[in-house]
Amino acid sequence: MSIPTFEEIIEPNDQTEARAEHLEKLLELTGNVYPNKFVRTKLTGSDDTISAIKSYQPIADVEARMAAVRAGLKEGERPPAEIKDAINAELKALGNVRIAGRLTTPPRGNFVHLTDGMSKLQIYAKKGQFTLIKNDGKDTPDEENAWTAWQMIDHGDFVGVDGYLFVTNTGEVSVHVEKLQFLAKAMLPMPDKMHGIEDPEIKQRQRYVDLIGSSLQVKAEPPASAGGTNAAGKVSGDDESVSISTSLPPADAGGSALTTREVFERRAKIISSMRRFLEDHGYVEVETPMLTPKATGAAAKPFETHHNALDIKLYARIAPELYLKRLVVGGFEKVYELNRNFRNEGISYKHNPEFTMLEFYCAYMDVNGMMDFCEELLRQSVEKATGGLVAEYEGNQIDFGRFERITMSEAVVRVSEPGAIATGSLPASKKNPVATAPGSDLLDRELLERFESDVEQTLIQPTFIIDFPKSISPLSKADPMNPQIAERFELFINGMEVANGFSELNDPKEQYERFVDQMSERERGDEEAMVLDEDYIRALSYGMPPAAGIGIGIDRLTMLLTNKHSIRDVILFPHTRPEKKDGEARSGGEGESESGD
RNA sequence: GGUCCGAUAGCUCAGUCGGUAGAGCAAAUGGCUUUUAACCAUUGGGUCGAAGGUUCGAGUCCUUCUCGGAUCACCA
Repeated sequence: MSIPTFEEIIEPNDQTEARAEHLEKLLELTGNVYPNKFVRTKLTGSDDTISAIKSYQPIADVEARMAAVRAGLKEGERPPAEIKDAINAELKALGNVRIAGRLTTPPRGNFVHLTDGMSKLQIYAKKGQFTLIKNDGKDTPDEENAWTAWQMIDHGDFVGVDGYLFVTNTGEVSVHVEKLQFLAKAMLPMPDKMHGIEDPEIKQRQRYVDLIGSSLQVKAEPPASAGGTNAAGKVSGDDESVSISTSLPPADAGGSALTTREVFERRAKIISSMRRFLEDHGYVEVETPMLTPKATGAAAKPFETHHNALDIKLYARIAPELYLKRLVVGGFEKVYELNRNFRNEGISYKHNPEFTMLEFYCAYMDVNGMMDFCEELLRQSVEKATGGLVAEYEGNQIDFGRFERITMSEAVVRVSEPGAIATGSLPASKKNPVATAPGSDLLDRELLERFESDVEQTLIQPTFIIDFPKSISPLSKADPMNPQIAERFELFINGMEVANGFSELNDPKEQYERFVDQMSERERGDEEAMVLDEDYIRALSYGMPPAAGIGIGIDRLTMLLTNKHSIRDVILFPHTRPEKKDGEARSGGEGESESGD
């Protein structure tokens, strides 16, 4: 395979040629368009990102005052000069700012906006009133060529400016440029400023362009008051104990869809809020192997690989479950891992080959305690991420303030025609005392199938399905009142399984027998039946306290909280087929087809 | 893997009954220079996903293929 040329990679066109010409000219003027650093000021007391400056209180105040002044003006009328002059004097007294960012607008004219990826700040350059800072290592100022250089700016370039703050006739606080420095050139054209990138393939393969498009996109600024995302980053941990009431508007109510950037900001908030919550409750974060000699702890097909030095087969883990419980054996009473799992199965709107799962265990707790804790965890996380407890998802209002708990058999009966199911064929439960409990695998599987085909998609509001058949729950403890029922739940929201938890089986002998059953299922052709893990049996034999555990699908939860229909919209770089040019053969997999499996 | 939908300028999209390839944004040139999706004028930009077929003539109709999306089956 030949190495592609630079030109083959960037695919020149009239637009890249124009940029290349500008680059050449700028190299003459500045010596270099890729300097090593740019020091921003400390106006706001922290690193002066554009977001930090935009939310800096004195500046926000000025914009509010100008908005009030302009509200009293007629269409097209300019604000009185004396008010503007007074405000501008105040702004100038704050001192010069040094900011850096990417041009969000084409450069024609004196005004452009710079973005730090989140917020925008306008800069204003007037011929003869600023100098060009050469990137010669000495930051030599050049007055003569400053305007020429300004005209070489392209949409998407990174520049740094030094200047004073002022307010325009339209009330926008802007930076009057006094020094201009080029920080990086954009050789490729920017995405459409109104639409961003919409082609799902480019969005996913080239997430960087999608994110650029998202930051360039013109979007109504949230009201300057509180309520919007707190870009200042001054999360004070304490004021959050004043609980946000459920009377807040539902997340994103009536608002436009989140930009790509906002989706991933929100994902980060979900994850960090969960970490904080668990740590506040005494949980310890651990990391267990991603490459494992046995793929077990869940029912799924693994990815296989090979370790050369050891000459052994390894599997990308399908779940950290058995490792985490080994740690409970070892004395970690509360332990969690928030990381990736890998399953070599289909891809769909809710399945990606690698997905993020939060898994945690708590000693001395049972399945009911775990459901309570899970509710609390989700509630606080939803509030932190969206500002409310009600998330709008594809037209449904999902209320995280209320979780229902119903048994699997009850759920099946509910959606079935009266009399269609003889209650005797369903496992009994506390809530279903009339049912007898045959508990044979066949009936259990039938129940599960009916549940999956008829019930799952009807579970829109958060619902814990409880009382799973034991035969399909090889790692769960049985209900002490009913040996055919496992103390296990799955949480469903909008028809998707979001969490799965149970009272952990800690009797080594029984666990061994359950594995043996699974192995015989495997021999009968069930590829996903669980694999016996001898070392895990040995670990349990040292004694594991009673414990409950849970796995929460972070990607799916993020879908729900960002109103995204596809899991690929909440994963930065989801799996895609290898990129392929027209006419090329499918990249050489012939020799290693999967026909063997 | 099955079914359905899609691929046209750098981006977002029109393209009627088969008859010269279009718009907005982006780009270039000039003007303007406190604009708010800046504006005005001019210009350049296309292997219409690929290959084949029907036809005097194909972006448009047919076949095959590639890629993508939705959906069903499997799966969290």
